[in-house]
Amino acid sequence: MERKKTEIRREEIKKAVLEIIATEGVSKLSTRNLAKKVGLSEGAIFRHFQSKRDILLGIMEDVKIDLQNTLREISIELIPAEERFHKFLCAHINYLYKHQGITILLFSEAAHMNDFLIKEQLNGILKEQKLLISKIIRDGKSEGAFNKNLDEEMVATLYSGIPLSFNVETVLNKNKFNVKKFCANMYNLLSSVLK
Amino acid sequence: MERKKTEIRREEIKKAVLEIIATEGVSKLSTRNLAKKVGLSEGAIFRHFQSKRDILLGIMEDVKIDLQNTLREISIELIPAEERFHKFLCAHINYLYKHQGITILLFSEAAHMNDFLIKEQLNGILKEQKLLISKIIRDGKSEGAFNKNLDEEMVATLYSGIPLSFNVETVLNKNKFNVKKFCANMYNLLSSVLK
DNA sequence: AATTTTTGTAAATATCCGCTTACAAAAATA
DNA sequence: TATTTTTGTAAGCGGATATTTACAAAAATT
Repeated sequence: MERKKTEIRREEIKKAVLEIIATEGVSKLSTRNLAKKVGLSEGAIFRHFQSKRDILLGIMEDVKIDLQNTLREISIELIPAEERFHKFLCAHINYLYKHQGITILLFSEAAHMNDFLIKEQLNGILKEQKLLISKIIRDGKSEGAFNKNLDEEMVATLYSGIPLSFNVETVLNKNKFNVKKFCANMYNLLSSVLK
Repeated sequence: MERKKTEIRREEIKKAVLEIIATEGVSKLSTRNLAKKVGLSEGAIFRHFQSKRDILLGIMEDVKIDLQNTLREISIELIPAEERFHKFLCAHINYLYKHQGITILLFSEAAHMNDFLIKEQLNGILKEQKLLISKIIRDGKSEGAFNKNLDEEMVATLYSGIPLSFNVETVLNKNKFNVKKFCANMYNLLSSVLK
């Protein structure tokens, strides 16, 4: 029997979680089915994670490291605010597209398990995204590129709906979505809000 | 023991579902807890609905009748497209605020049970909302109030994110949300997209 | 008043869930 | 090579779930 180190198995398990959600739906995300997907016994899953909840938290940590770092970096790049906004949006959408299942997992499980830490984590992620967008808007204002009367908070709220409806559409329509087009079109629309 | 007609019990049960979700979370939505909330035995629940899934479908039917009819009517009112857009948005947000738990239920359960009919119903609801918005945009264009170059489909997608992020915020922050302000501010923002 | 239908209960059902335990063997370390 | 640590399995645990069954009594109908 082939054996692998914990760190590798942990990655395999987290990957399998997203795969199951994207292809079979959240209801099939049991430790039994997860074990089958990874090719291990159920007990082995609990060798690498203390609990199912811990797997979820691990995935949230990944989002924090991968997506949030990317977005944070974009938000302080030395390019015009307009360009930054565009890049930010595309990076965001791209990540969600590549990691299908992650939004459903986060929201569905955050709603399902009535778990304080998980809700807090999700809330933290969303709040930071809104803060970063607000910052870009503020920069755009002082650059003279954006309308000075804009309510940054509101723009950020409007923005935050985009990834959500993007996800709903991809899930419900299993769309062969043209991600680039979606992102470009949405940016065009938004740029008229900003100016 | 007081006895009531099926139609009344059905309403009580559906109401209890939303109450549980809004106050205790989706995880507490078991037939046991539901029966307790209504003040019946578990068996009685199944006297009035064939299955738990059927309760969900019943609630979706209510949304179709209450929310969708309201929105449909607003979309054809004989007032300027701008006003219609505003009214549409506010009615939409208001309904979701008054029926807290409904969005979580619809999305969370649609994601959870990988159920074709439920997904189709939800998809139908969202698609119609987008169609109605598209129609209002088109009317606004021919009235000369909206920018003729607008991509109606994209505006509708952008729009559809608003109720979603509204819900996420109310759920995650248990906000003492000022619904009217939210709606007015969001409309102001959007009207700059439209013109 | 007698009968049928509807609405209720209590208890049991099979199934699935996350997780633990007892044990084996591979891999790393000494 | 001998020992310890890590990674695996098989089986089973208690508990929760949606749903069913057998039966009682209220309400409606005759």
